[in-house]
Amino acid sequence: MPVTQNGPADARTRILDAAEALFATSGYDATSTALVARRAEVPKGLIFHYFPQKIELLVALIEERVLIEVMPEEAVEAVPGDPARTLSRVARRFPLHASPAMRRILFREADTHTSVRDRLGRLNGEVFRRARRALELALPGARGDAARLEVAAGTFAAVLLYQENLSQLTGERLDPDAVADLIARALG
Amino acid sequence: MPVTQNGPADARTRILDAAEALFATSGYDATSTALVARRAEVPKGLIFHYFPQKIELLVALIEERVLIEVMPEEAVEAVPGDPARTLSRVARRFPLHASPAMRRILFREADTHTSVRDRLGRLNGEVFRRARRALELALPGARGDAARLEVAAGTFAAVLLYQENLSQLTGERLDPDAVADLIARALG
Amino acid sequence: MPVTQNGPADARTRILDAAEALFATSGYDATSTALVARRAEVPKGLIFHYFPQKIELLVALIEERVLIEVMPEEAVEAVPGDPARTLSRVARRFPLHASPAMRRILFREADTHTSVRDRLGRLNGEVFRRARRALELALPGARGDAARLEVAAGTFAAVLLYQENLSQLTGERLDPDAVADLIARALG
Amino acid sequence: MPVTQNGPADARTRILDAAEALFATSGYDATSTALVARRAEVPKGLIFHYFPQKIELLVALIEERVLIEVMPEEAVEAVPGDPARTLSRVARRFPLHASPAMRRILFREADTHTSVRDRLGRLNGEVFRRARRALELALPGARGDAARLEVAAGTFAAVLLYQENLSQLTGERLDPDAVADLIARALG
DNA sequence: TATGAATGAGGATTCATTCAT
DNA sequence: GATGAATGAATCCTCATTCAT
Repeated sequence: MPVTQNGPADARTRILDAAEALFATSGYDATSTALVARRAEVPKGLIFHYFPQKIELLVALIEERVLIEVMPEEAVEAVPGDPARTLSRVARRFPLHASPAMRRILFREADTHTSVRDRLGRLNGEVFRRARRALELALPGARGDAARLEVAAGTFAAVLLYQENLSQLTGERLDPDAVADLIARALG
Repeated sequence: MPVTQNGPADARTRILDAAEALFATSGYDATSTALVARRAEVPKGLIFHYFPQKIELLVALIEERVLIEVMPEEAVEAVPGDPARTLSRVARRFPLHASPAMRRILFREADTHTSVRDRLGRLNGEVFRRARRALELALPGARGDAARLEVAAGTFAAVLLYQENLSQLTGERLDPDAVADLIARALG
Repeated sequence: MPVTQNGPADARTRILDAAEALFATSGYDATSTALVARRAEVPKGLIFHYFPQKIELLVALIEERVLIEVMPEEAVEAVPGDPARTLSRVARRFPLHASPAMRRILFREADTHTSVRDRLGRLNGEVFRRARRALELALPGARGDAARLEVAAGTFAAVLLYQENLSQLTGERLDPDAVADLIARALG
Repeated sequence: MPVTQNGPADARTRILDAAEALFATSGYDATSTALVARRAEVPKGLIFHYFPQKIELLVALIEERVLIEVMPEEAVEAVPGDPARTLSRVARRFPLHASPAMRRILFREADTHTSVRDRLGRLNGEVFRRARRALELALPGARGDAARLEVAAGTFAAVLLYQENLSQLTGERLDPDAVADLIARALG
């Protein structure tokens, strides 16, 4: 993993940039390494210098460009007594740091590549965990039993995770804040 | 379009069966027509007799094996005053008739193939429409303004649509009835 | 060779019509029997009923639709003392009866199919023989020795045979009457 | 465009050599790229490294191996007062530099491939132009009006262009010098 | 005669990968 | 590191031909 940062962008970076764009548009299988090379403006052979197998391109992208922030349990913040604003905060601090292209890759290739699915699973787990923890902090005591809170966290996580896919399907957006508000009412 | 249903399934059906299974497992791009032929136990050439282009296999699968029931507005039923049971009904009458394999294909290939995305979009639209209409019927009058109802319907549709994908990621199930109950509380 | 002439055009005729048009446009090799069938509006199998091998389509076309009139030596007419009008007559009574499409096929496929080349060779021979005989009749006696007459006949035959190909290349026409006049002057 | 001329001929040259021989014998359509590879003793894939589409093999052959010398108007030479020897010279300085195999390809594929037809048309134009110019120089002044000269040039060009095709048909040769002599008499 | 499903060899082309330089 | 020619298996697809009905 050389981290030299010379010139306008070193070859390895250009290769990953190209792969990211192409995998996002056409999918991993439908993208040839030759096309990646052309787009990256590097000779075909060089790709295999950095990534001896094509699949390593995908793995490297996922590992280096899909960052999932793991927040320790105790760092999760909440607005006590206000589950709506609490969930809104969770939405705003979404633990996924990735370009729109990488998000598409993440969701698309998760279906067939285990390493990608693991990443996406971890993301989902993190979102779910944060939502639940935040709700526990916002609503201490008896109000809302544990099971309902679990369902609320799961629902919110599902919406956060898939809202982008949804809006690609229909064009309509599902506003996370509005969903936060809805769920808060259910727990209130 | 032969519809004969003789003996051990005619060739065209066997081809579609094979394609369905393989596309679901490995994805459309990663599945070769030769493999489909082998699995269907037909000669390679016959595939192109029925489906002159590989993509037509996918299109035929989607068109013939992903049925989306369109329910007329007036046929949507509700349990007046009980949004929870109303949404549960919506969940139970999910308008998608498709095998688990076809569901995977539907979600996976939607990302790159327009015709598939259209189908999935239509499904989402139908679920959303039903949920909203059912809620309107369950909660007539002033209770719950229109905007909130819209959000509720959208959230429920998102959960129904993506619960399968979610449970593949984490193993945990998000029970639609529990989500129905949650949303009902928010509107109650 | 069934000669039944029922309906608007029997199947065999329609097949040959289609083959003629397609072979002329794209060449024999580049034309599939399936395309011939589609254009003839007959089922694929029927072609092989009439023409068990694809090549027989070409052979039948040449045999049935490229008619070369063989004129007996004594029937060749001339305008005594006027070789120009004599050659013009030869040009007008060109012994090839074939559609423009068939002419293209004749010239194109002669290069690779012996039976077609034979036909074209026979045509050339006939034209040459007629030109020579006509010139002999037009110029009896000593004027113009035999060798020169031979060359004149050959030149005229070449022009008649290839004028179509020439005009396809450049758009310009080489008027046979003018060439007849030219050659007549040489012999005069 | 590697021009290295090392050892036993580089791969690209061997591929073109093989294609030339095979296209000439069987025609472009009837020659498979696999056969070209076998004859060139290169792996199948290498053909597509140099010529991404099969048609580019034909185009490259025409462009690189069919050279048509364009002679400037003022360079055309004539023997003043002797059109026969003048035309003989034109025949001897035929502007086509190509192997017999390439000549066959040129004539055969002109019928279906525009780029080839263009080349052949250019050749014909050049021959015609030279013949006309040479005759103008050989016969200055009033003798022979322009129209007749045009016909003479056209006739001579036709004979030069198609004499090879003719002799393949009948075995008999049409001697260009004899035709030159004939035409000269017509103009004399 | 007519029909179109069936067959499998062969076609052009793509592709990940290797390797000598 | 860099380069692009080389490799050959695999891919999608075409095709002449057969054959049961």
